[in-house]
Amino acid sequence: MMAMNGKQHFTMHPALHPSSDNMRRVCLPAPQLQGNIFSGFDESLLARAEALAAADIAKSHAFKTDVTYHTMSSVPCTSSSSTVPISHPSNNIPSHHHHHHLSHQTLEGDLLEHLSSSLSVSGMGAPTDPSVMTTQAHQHHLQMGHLHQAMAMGHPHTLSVHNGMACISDVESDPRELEAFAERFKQRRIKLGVTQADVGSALANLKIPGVGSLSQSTICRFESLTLSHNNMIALKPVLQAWLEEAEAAYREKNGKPDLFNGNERKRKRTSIAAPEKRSLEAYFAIQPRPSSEKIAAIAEKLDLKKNVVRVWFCNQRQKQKRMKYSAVH
DNA sequence: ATGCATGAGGT
DNA sequence: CCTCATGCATA
Repeated sequence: MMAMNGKQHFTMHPALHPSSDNMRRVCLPAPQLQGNIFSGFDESLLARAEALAAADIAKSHAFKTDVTYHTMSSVPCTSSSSTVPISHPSNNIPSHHHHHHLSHQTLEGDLLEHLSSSLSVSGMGAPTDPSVMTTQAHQHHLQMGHLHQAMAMGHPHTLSVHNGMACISDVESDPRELEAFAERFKQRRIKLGVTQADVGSALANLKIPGVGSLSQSTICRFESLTLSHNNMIALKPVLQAWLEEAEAAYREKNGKPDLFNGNERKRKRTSIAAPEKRSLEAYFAIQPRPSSEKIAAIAEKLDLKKNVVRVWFCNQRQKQKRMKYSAVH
């Protein structure tokens, strides 16, 4: 039945995200870059981005893939009630002919303008480095989902007593601890013969106030540390609780938790073609938070819906903040 | 394992 | 419109 191992044989490991810069907004004042070379740096970046964008667009504009169907097609028959390893045999890429088109000029102008203004505004003292821009230290409210209350109650805390440090508000488990736990968790989970999806749904059986079930995605991300630091910290106690119960039950030879429902929903996922994606990445490197207008311009250039582009930037920003590469250890 | 999306809560 | 936590669909 549902006894898949959480470890798949897939050799997934793409080159990881494009712009892998670190963000350590936790405590330490990061070593800033020099303002001398940055102007040249910006220019090359810009040039590269636009070159990339231009090339990519030119290449892909012919068949323009706006696969943005947001439709919900109800599945007639109750789809797989158990975990079926569905395989997608063919996902073809449309043939591409190259085709030159005229490009709009506004975008380049805007980007240039942006850069210039950055320079003027920051003067020479505050280099606006495109890759390491940490200007958002005003996010103090942890607006966690339904989990915060549950853990706010009675939890021990792994606190670290480091007086002298100028850490803002890190009171609980440090990255190392989380990393260790995540790994332990995964290993023991596998030993129990439970999948990530199983854990997710079993969570609801714990009946912890404010804690419901989670998806396989989230469990997976927890194990791979691809969640935000806060998210990791919020989830840890819950998963720890589950692990303990599960192991206790295991010893007693109890069956695994129940509850499995058949879903019937199909929502299509937009797929942004590689060339467009590369363009977006190039733009992102220059301006991670484009204005509405710029987003619109980019969307038009790439022939994507504005919303798709906006969401893409949002997701990209979120990625940048994920644990794995941002921890200061 | 990850890409694109939704929704809640804040500006 | 953003950030964040999360999830469905899919590679």
